[in-house]
Amino acid sequence: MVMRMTEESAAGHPYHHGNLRRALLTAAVAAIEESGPTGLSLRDLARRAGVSHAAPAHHFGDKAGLLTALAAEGFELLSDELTRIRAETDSLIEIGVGYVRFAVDHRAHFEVMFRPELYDRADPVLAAARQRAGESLRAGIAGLPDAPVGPDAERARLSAWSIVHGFAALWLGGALPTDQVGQDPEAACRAVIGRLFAAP
Amino acid sequence: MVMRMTEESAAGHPYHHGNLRRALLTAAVAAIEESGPTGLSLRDLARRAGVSHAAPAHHFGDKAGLLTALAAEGFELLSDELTRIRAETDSLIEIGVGYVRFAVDHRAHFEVMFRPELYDRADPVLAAARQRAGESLRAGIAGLPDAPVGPDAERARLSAWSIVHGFAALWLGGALPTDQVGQDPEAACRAVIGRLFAAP
DNA sequence: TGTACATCAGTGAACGCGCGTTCACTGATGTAC
DNA sequence: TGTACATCAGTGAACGCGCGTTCACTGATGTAC
Repeated sequence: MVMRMTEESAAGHPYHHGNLRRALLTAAVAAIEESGPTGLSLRDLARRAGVSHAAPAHHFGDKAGLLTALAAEGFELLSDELTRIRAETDSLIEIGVGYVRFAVDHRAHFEVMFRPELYDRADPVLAAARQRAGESLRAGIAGLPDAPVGPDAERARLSAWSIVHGFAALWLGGALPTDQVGQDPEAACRAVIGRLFAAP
Repeated sequence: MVMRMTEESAAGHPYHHGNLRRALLTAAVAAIEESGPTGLSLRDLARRAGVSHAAPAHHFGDKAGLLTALAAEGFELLSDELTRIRAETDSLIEIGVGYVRFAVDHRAHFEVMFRPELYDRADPVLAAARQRAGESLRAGIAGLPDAPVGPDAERARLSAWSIVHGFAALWLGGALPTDQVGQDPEAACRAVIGRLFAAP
């Protein structure tokens, strides 16, 4: 049984992490779920990933860089999810429910995505992801059988976005008393947004 | 011209501030509008109010204490505003517009109010203010001529709350592109929420 | 197959900073007599 | 009207802490020949 000390140190982990960038983003998600995005520190992420505190700077430069990458990833994930749902159904309600489910399941990403003061809005990767998510949302509504057209289309899109975003924000903020709305965000959301979307 | 040095020091300000509690809350609003609620530091507020850095502890204990007071004040302000509007009109749209206008005009309060992890949710003054605001919102909807009754009433209330809260959050977060929605949150909001509230 | 070298990824010590909190204190105010 | 005293509001020095950032460095990898 030969230990190759050039590849793995006595401490039990390799000198090169392998995928430190990914590990730092994952650690950031965990940290944000615990303490919110603004409490985040690069030193804490380094600790969670088991590397020295100066290592994160190699991959992200600074804290804003890391949060920019996280936001971009969030917009990508949301875009994928909306597109996936749209391929399976024509129901606007299901798209809305998917939006809320994304917010609850990816709380850390969601919180960062909508606090642009935390990251670099001009970053090209982020901007592209953001735009793609916007188009997924737009396409989800526009392609429906009874979708409105003309100036109404834009208003309908903003109404739909507002109601699902608002429900998600209130849910995440704990503003909705559980004795009224239950424990299941998906079921509660379905009842609430149905009122808007069911209208002709 | 007699200077009474016992009341006013040579530095030009009295030893006792007079209304430091109020001044610190006002300074907090300014600081939050600049850098968000989590960047807030008691030392910075003391600097803005022109007192020593240890003074804030006298009035609020710690940072959470100050934010609790600010959130409570915000719920009071919102409650007053909703009640005022309700007394003037039967229009649900105007109540919704008032909610959004409150969020934009009192951005700092609004941001803190819906981040309960920043303050002490159990504080009795805060809890009372919060409940009062909830009742104002409920009363605003329940009293309308065409208000739904029964289980629909609760769903209608959550729908209305979600859409105005979502619109406000998206607006404050800069998520709504200005070329689509203009510069005036009130006008944009009126168009967007009209779609929901106009439904019978 | 082996050697030399460039490049990349992560280290660890050092620095300066702003923060929250504590604490003995002093200035100012209000009240009892 | 004046004096004594309790109470309150704010001071300023001190402390320890975690942070971001810098920088010369070393371990590991990949490539050219």
